[in-house]
Amino acid sequence: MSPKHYPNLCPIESFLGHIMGPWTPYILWLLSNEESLRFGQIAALIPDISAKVLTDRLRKLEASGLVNRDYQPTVPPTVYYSLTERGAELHGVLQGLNKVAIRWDEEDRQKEGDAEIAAE
Amino acid sequence: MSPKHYPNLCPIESFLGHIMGPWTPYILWLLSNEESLRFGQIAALIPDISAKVLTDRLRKLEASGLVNRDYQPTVPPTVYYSLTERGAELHGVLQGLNKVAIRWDEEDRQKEGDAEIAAE
DNA sequence: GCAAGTAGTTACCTTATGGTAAGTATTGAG
DNA sequence: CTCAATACTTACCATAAGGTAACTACTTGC
Repeated sequence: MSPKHYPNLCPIESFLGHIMGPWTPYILWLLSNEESLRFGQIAALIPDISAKVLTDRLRKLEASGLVNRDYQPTVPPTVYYSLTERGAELHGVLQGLNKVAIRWDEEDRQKEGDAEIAAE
Repeated sequence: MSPKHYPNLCPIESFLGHIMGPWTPYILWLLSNEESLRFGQIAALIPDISAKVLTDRLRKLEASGLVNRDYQPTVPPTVYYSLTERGAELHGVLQGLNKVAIRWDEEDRQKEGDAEIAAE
């Protein structure tokens, strides 16, 4: 997934490069439902993520221009993350993905249900 | 990206799990523009991909139910790949991504152009 | 008997990624 | 003088992913 090997043949692909990777879409989803979230709040909402990976994801999203980082030098410091305008634009696209993903999930569950009934 | 660590909190994320990874969106894009393509044809359209990775991607797409594999035991054998119905449904979603990706690209190029002019 | 042509497979190596655990900075409270 | 709280860093390790190159199978044509 290094930039070197990641081909630019396809705009979709370079685009997905910014939002894919474990946890990233979920982070965007959480941020799209709140004005802003602090580092610790995001960490609490994603129990299995480590501070290292969460930091990495937020830095990459910031570098991609999708997320704002607002550092307040209080003691202890607080850092607020929020979506940029571009990040907010993603919401529509993500909802499209969500719709398809959920529909397919339901179809699959339906089929599993049918299979179980047939097996009885 | 192992299934163990890849969280299921987010439908979008499990959905993206099927289509992300280097080359995968581009393969889907190519297939969505043709009735079917042989292995060698896809390889020729993506010069930098290795046979190993292409095989891997096609197998995973097949396992996800997005791509059909049609093996013809001719000599030498020919294998036709095409989108399944579900794979074809992706086309709309991919176009949505494509639209945003291209728009942002253009906006960025515009900004770069402005910066160059300002620097003169 | 040997090369050609298709669609892979296999072995091996290198790099990238993610996980865990511990450490850092700051300062007010006890 | 030490702890607590927040938001990270850093060091180290294990696994996964990708790259390259060589090899396979099968039959036709020379």
